[in-house]
Amino acid sequence: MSVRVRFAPSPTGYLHIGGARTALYNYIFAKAMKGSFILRIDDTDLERSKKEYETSQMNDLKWLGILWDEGPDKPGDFGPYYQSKRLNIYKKYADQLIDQGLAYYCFCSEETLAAKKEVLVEQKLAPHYDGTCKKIDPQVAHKKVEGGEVATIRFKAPIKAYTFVDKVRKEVTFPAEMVGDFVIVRANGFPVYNFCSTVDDWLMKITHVIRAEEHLPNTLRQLMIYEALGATPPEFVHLSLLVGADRQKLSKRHGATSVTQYRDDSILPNALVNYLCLLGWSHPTEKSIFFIDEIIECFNLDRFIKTAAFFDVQKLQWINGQHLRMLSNEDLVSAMEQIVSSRHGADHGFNQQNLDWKLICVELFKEKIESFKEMLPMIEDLFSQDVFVSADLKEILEWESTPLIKTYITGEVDNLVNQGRIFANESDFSKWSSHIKKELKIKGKFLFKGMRAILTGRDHGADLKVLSTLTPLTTIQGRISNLPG
RNA sequence: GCUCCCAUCGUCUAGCCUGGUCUAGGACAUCGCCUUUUCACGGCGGUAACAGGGGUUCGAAUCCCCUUGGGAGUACCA
Repeated sequence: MSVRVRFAPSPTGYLHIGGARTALYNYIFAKAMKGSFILRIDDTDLERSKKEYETSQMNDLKWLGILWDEGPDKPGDFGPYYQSKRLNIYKKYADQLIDQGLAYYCFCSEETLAAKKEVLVEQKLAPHYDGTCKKIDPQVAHKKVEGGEVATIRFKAPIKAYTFVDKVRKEVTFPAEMVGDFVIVRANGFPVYNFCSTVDDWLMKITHVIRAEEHLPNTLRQLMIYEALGATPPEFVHLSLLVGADRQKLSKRHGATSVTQYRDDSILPNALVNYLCLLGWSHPTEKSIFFIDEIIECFNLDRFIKTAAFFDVQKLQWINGQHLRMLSNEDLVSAMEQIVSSRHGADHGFNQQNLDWKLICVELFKEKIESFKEMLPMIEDLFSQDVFVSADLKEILEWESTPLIKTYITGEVDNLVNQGRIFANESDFSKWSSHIKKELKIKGKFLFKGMRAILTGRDHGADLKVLSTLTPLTTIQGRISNLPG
């Protein structure tokens, strides 16, 4: 039997990094087993589901390279892939369970239920439904419903213990009477997660349910439903949780938790995938930088660990830096063109230069950064006449030698500008430094730091020789005039 | 409260199933050095962990029990 797995997000928010990780492992497992990865939209929560979120989640999955074989926009043999379009299916099986005496209509109002629960909680008893409506004759109940009375459908939870084998946690046993009769169809006719998800997983022939650990307790209810349906449950793989700094389940209050935010922050999809793979799962050879295809080749369900993992942005950044350095300069140029344009418009100085200039520029800066975003200020700086008077810069400017360099460079730069030159080239730079060395007798740090201070108005930065040839001469003139003293 | 799950450096983890090779390995972060006449990258090195207590055993990070701590669930959310 070929492997079929699914990712079933509910469109009630943007794609969460925890969700992305779950989707990723499902995808990788499907590919590793040459099976199918199915995307199903679990949109049975009418109030909270939004089309906007659905679209956004699908886009983020695609951006990460997590592509589905069957899904809302990719018909397969088991559609439709929206739960909201499968209502008749759930109705059929709910009715079947009622006919078989495995479920019953419940006419209790939410207020009644809340009151009953309160009493039980006060008595420190498990707040299970008391079974009032279970006693109603099915014929009578049926008539009431036909007569228009509002009812939910409750599942008769068998009183016995359930044991199943989780791929990560091994054998897990839920004792008898852990849950009471639970609702499977709401009063508004919409089914509840545990019911429709089980029906769908069964009908869609899902072989492995890979999901977050928070669903572990749900497995009990689902096991009961599989049993009632006469279906064989799939294999379960409960992934450890992603937690924040306080070790609690990662949520919005922990800061950036949606894929979209990292995407906007110019994190590379390959880097995010790489990092996500390493949270709760480890590479057989402890490799830490890789691409998704390499994981598909060596993926193994046995390498999950049970402990919750903290999402460490610092490590993500480092991984991003590693992936960034594997990019070609051409890739970097087009990425930076986009970023610069979206920030400053297409006519920014960077975008006006030729390709050679741009290639040299990204080559110069790429070693210094971990994400595209960090290159933006460096590029902006190239065209900025502002100077940064740090304590170090101040000291450099106070050296006896520096004013000599300033006078000389000023003359040289003015000269080139008068000749109509836009940039200096490397031989200009060589000429300047050898002049300062030989004629002005300035050497060592006085030479290089002094030149940097005058040419850039900064005490540190990228390789000066290259940097000088990338900076417009007029910018250099501006900086010199902005220098104090 | 009840049920379930979890417990190795600050963080992510290897090792655990199939006890000895673990004076516990790697990576991020951090610190130091080298490289770079700056910064970064890179290289080298340092600091840093088996939650506690009982067993079992010749021997336990590894197996068992208890304690403690943490987490999740306990919905007509998913």
